[in-house]
Amino acid sequence: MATNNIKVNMTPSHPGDFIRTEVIEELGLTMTKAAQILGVRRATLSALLNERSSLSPDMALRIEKAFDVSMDMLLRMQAWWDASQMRSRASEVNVRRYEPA
Amino acid sequence: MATNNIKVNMTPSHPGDFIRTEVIEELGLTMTKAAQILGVRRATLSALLNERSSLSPDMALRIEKAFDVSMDMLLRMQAWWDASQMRSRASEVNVRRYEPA
DNA sequence: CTTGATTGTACGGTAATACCGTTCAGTATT
DNA sequence: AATACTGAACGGTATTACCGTACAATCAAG
Repeated sequence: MATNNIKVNMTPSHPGDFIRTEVIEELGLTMTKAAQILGVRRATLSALLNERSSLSPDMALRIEKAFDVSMDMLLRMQAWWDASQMRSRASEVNVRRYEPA
Repeated sequence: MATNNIKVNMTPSHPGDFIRTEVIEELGLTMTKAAQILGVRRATLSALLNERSSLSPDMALRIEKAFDVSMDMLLRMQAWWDASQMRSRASEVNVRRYEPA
């Protein structure tokens, strides 16, 4: 029997979570060192890891260059997160389905 | 023999291209009408279709609601485009690969 | 206990960007 | 000729990812 492959209401995790646990912690780096390596301010990286900012294309490229993590994958994660966040506010956007006459 | 499945240097198209040709033109809509349906300014939609702006999560949701096109797919297209654009300016970002000592 | 490293977060400022409303100049199409 | 459509400009607003700096809290090692 195959493993359960049903996906219902899956909620993505913020890219910052992934970067913290699967990249920085996995390499045994402190946030301070990681920020130095990436060439950004410590506060900037902190905001990302604590989900107070989005993963920018610039930051994604830095992470790819420094830690060999696919920029495309990281940006897809961000896109998925954006979509999920948008869906939770979908009712605020008032657009009716178009039906050809 | 299978079809050629090799991907080398694939360059994504801007989401605006897709939306224009595969959504709006396919439905036989004018840009003016599409903008009305989406509830945005005509100039805003024009900028998107002519690649002078990015596809925002808000706009992606509007297109999904109006035209039943997956918001997630549209945002993945934008993410792919962003990555491609970033790669073409990769030399401007100065980050060295990290190697554990 | 004291020192040093690490972290979260705040302040003000800058640049980019996706919007808005409006307007004008082209280019169809009827 | 009249009408519809489009591209693009103008100025303005709000958001956001950065910067430099600073301060307080935590925690581990001497």
